[in-house]
Amino acid sequence: MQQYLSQLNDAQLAPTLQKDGPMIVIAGAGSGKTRVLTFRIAYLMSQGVDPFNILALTFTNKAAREMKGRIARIVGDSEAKNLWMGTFHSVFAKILRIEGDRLGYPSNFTIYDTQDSDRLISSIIKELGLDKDIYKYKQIRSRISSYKNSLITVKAYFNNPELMEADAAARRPRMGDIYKHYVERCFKAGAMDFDDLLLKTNELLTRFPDVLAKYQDRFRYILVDEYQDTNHSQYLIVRALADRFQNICVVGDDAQSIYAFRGANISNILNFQRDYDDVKEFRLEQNYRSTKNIVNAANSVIDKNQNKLDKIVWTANDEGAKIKVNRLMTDGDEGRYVASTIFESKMQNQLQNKDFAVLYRTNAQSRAIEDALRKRDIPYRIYGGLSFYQRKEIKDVLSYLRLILNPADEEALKRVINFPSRGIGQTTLDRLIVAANAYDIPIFDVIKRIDELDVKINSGTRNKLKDFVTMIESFQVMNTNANAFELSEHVVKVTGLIREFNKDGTPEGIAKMENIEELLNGIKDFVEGQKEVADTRGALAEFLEDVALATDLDADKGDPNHVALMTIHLAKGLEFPHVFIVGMEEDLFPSAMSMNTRSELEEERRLFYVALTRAEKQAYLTYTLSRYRWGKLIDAEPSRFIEEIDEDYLDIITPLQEQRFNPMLDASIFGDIEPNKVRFAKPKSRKVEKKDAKSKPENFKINAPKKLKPVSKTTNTSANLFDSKLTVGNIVNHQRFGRGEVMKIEGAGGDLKAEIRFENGDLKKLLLRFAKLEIVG
DNA sequence: GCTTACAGCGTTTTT
DNA sequence: CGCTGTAAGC
Repeated sequence: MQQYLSQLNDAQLAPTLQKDGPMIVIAGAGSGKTRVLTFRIAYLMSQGVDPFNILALTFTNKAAREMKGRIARIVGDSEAKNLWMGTFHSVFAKILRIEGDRLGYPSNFTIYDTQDSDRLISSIIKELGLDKDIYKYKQIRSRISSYKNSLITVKAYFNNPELMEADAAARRPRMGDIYKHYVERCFKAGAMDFDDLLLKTNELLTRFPDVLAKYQDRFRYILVDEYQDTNHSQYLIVRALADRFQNICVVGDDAQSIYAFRGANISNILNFQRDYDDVKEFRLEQNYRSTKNIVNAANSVIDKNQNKLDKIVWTANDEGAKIKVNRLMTDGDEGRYVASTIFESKMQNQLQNKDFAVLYRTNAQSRAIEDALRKRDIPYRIYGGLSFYQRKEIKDVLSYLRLILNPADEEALKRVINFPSRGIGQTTLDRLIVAANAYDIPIFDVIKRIDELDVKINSGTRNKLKDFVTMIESFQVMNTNANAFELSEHVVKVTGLIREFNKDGTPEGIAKMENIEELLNGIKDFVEGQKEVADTRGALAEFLEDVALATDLDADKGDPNHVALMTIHLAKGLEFPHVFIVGMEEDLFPSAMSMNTRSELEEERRLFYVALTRAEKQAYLTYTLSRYRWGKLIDAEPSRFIEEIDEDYLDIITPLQEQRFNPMLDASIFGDIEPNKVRFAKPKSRKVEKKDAKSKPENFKINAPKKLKPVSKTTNTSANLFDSKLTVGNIVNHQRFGRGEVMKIEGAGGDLKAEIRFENGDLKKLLLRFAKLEIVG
């Protein structure tokens, strides 16, 4: 242990060796807080603390895994295994599986994801006959979420006139009714949403003193990472559990609090001292990650915030290069700038792809970057966005699996009862829902008991319904002796999902097939990994839980040497030698939605602080003059955050657009700009009138190439210009569909698609990677 | 009850 | 632009 501790500096050593009592570590960016947490846990264990008695709550499962791995290297695998470590959601989901029956939940309850919640809420709005334009399901969901995170139950809601008035004032007087129905329906379905995992844990600990005592006794040492991002519900759980032994260690950085939008309460960290007696406070202020330039630049930005703890982050590292600031014409140029800079920097400085990250405010920005990197053959990976498990075909498979474990799961049932189609339509489903509500039983039970209940459904449909139930029940039988992989493979075949996606040669269908295959492989890996566990039947349940709480950061697939693309939120806690922060524009970053109040703007600023401090050696900031949003070109102006950086740390490059990124010379830009769209865009839809003068010469420029190259009628000419000999107008022969004419070509590289009108009239999109096409004319 | 066409809408950020 | 939900036609 001693040799490990010698790796720490004095500031890090102090909290590491602080064994008992409440303590807070204020850790600046890059100051080695993960290291402190890791060593502190190892130290506790070396002092005789049983790992079973240590609970460490992290922000992502990946962080937990990595930390566990590092601890294992110090104290050994078998000991580290026994630590309770994970996100709030995953740790308390496990506890709820054990104790949830006290609250009336089955141990195999489903975890509803956001999409499930949305669908249920939409369904309830419809059933209540409310206007969906006033009751927007997304807004409703976020209201419900914030109630739950503040521990406002349905009962509490109806006891609180202020809340009801607020909702009534927002023209949503039935908000409480929707909330009530939503909660009841989730409960009946044996389902918890993300917020329930915390809310129900609180309920459990409050209502059952013996359960509270049990877990207080178990978790004698509690550590919470990223404490600044805990919400009220999480805060209460920690307080309750730590109450007996008071061995609570929280680590965080108020300057990096970026999750207020999902209920995180920055005052949890600001007020920690008030919550416990004799709190020991530690500060980690030396940054080991970044150059002086980056640290100082970040400091100069965060200095503009009023609401913060005093803290001086400094570094002994080199001065380093200044932050490069670059202006580009469009988001397409921005992507190309990023790609070519990475390309050149790799050459000049002997760097690898994985030394680079591109960070952005919104997921939608990834596309332009992605296109540019692909054209340059630079391997990249997009983190976040639509995660693998949220894709339609994957959710379909998962829904069957969910239904096997928990037939009451209403959202899973609605999803697959008629997919692949088996003649059970909307009308039938609506009647089933009405009956399920009337009899207060799950839809699955309505179908099972359909002959004894009063439901208006004809006998043909009844049989189809019964067949469906019989099929699911046969899967349930199989689940008692087959492993999760065998079962899933069987389900995919028997339900006809494979056939459904395989029936045509469309690129979508093929991609879906591949995804399902990948899912099955994932399940197989999971089962293999569980071989040592005696009871493999549990594998399916565990797999589904992992999936429900997985973040996209988790999957480490493919070539690890890639450029990382992700939102700034997702980048928290990570570091890269070279970081591009793109889209540094007003209304985008800071977001237009976050400029109404000081606190919102301060959160955006903290987000920028997080982004900057991800960089070790070099940071790049880019902004554009115009950018595609909603398919239209919108004028943009530079973000105020650029000006907020002390200019001593900046290297402001105003690129010579005429030379390097002149649209007239760069043929590949045609497809991106779409001259017609710009010229005929409705004036009303343009962003105010500002800078109308500027946009005119732009129109000029992009009109010019149109004359030179009148071919560019297709939406993405770049693809066929560079990547394929197939062009629009070609007559091709497909072995299955016969002769057809190429109408359109889109995508690039492996995703290159052709839209082909076949002689039978069918218009199909085919992935050229797979389609066997013969050019005949 | 199913398939197709198109209207309308949206983008903050995520466990 | 791309997705979702609804309307129309079979």
